[in-house]
Amino acid sequence: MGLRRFIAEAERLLRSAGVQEPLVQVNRDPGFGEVSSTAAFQLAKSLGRSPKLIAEEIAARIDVSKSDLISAVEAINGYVNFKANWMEYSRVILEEILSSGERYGSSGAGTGKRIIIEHTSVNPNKPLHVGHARNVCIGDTLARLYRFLGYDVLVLNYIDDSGTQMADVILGFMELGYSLDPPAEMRFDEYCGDVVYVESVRRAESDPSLAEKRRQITREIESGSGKAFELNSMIVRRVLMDQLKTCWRLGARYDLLNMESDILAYGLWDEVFEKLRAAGAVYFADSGPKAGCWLLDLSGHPVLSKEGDEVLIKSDGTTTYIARDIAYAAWKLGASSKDFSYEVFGENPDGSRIYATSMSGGARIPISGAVKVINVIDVRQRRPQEIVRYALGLLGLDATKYVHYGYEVVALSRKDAERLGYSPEPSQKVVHMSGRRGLYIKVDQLLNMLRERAMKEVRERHPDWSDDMIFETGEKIAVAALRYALIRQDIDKLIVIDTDEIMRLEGATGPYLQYTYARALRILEKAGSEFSTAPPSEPGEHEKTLLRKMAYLPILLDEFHSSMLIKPIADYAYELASEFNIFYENVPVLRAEHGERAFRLAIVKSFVTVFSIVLDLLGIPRLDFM
RNA sequence: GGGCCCGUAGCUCAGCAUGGAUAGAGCAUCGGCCUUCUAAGCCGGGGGUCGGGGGUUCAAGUCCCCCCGGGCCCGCCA
Repeated sequence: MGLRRFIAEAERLLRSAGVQEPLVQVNRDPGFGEVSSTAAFQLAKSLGRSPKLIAEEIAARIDVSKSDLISAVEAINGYVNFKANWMEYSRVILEEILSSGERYGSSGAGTGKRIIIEHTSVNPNKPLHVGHARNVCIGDTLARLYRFLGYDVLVLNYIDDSGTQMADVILGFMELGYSLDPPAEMRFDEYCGDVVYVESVRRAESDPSLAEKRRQITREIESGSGKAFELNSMIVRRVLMDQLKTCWRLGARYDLLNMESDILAYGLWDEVFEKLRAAGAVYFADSGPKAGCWLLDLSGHPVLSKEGDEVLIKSDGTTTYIARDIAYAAWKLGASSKDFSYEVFGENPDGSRIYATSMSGGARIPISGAVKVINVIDVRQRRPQEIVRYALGLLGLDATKYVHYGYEVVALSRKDAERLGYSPEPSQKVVHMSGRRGLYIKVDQLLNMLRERAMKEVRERHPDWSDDMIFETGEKIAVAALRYALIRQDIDKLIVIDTDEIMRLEGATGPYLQYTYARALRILEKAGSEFSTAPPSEPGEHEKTLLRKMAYLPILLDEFHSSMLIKPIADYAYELASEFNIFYENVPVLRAEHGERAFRLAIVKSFVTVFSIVLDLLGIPRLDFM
């Protein structure tokens, strides 16, 4: 391991010089060497002497003559800096990359362990909007990363097929005369969400008789039989299939679709409720405003206790959403004696099967032994998710395994909201999307806009390309642009979608990454097979910078393993691409002399290896030509 | 009222978890570079009280406290 070996060697040298805590860090500014130790600052305190002198003493005691990677140790201002023997270090870096190939950077830390990731979970009554896309892209990227680390990753998509939002759509079909066939050129999910749902909500707001009909429909859906139930099942299936098309377009894949109606029917809740009672975690309210309800006792929670206990069973005997979520969460942790049976729902683009819960299906997919259960849900659900987590603890389960991966929502810029026909208040800087009001930008709509824009660029550059090739390239550029835009932002920051900004194809964007990849391929394509990991002479600065960046991937993935943050991976992808472009512009490869040429070709080949891995982890489609 | 999150260049944001050497990108702007591996690129210029104030420390954008501004959450909805 290149960088890891370098760090280990620096630590070994420091220990040999009598430093017990080496405190080695990778330098941001390599002018101070590859790595540095701040041990002298720490020692200065206990020894009562100047860090500068201590560092000099440490450096003087280190003998680098036996080290093959480290060429010099220097003490500057209290730091002990380690410089690389680049003749050897560059060879080690390149050989590690080329011998590891597509596994480079994976520690295999997850081998034999299962992680459950649930994402998307969009109500099956409407098309996905850009806010949902953030969820999908975050969840899918997490799944890709954990899979790369060796985990057995199971991707779940929770389908709430029985709430009021479904009744709204059914009301439209049963009472407002909407045909089940969408107008030409309109997908079924768009028809349900853009037309039927919005209109139905609007009408029910002003017409109490419609609101009453909707309540009847809700009850009938939940009863498990009848016309509304049958209609609902069919609509859920059709909308879900369309939603999945959008998700697949974004590059996501799924293993299990868990239907809320089945979760209810399987009776997970009854078992969990008994356990909560046995644990003394719930109680029945005899009087007060919550009389007749069963409540979760939150008095032991440091923060939630201030807001009162949580209703789990309403006075009419039905469960609240949070009760069902607690039962479902317990199931994910493998704490339920019950398990679903599944039937094949469809197939992911990669050929793997997607299963859906089913009362009659024959497939059994046991959920057990997950070391972590990740739930990608926006920050507005932070409180309810914390309640779920707390309840898991009360059930005696290991709640630390249950992770609410919260992310901030996506909102519209004033300009885009106005384009959609909304008039923002003067004080409104951003406008939140709303499915009920039809105020949103659909994922497919945005991807289509991006594709048109990209196709125009492709056509200008490649007038000889076929229409199919232009279309396919445009599509991949569109996906790259959107995925990267949604992932490079930190999860706790609101994204204000500005379609003009997102249409940009230059700078720190997905298309920039794709372009860099295609450029690198051209060099390899024109080269022969001769390459050498041994530099003929001390590598130049541009070569070193690129090598350093490539050497960092294993450390980066270790950091992901503990931080779970995907943004640093997105940043790394841009930095790596940027370093390659600088190398590309400044360092000739094909035109170089024999030894240089072979060494630089090894660098380019290694870059393509590393960059392919990173693009795949982010779900950025690779393009051989652009 | 209680809780959580955000505040760094004109704009969008990194850096904060594990404090370390002159605070980094992208966009925008100004100026360069295509007979040479794809210019969706590269090079350079200008642009900063890191929201404000205290504190801890050899060292604070990073840790602690207070304040200010903005967002979100607190339903017998989901």
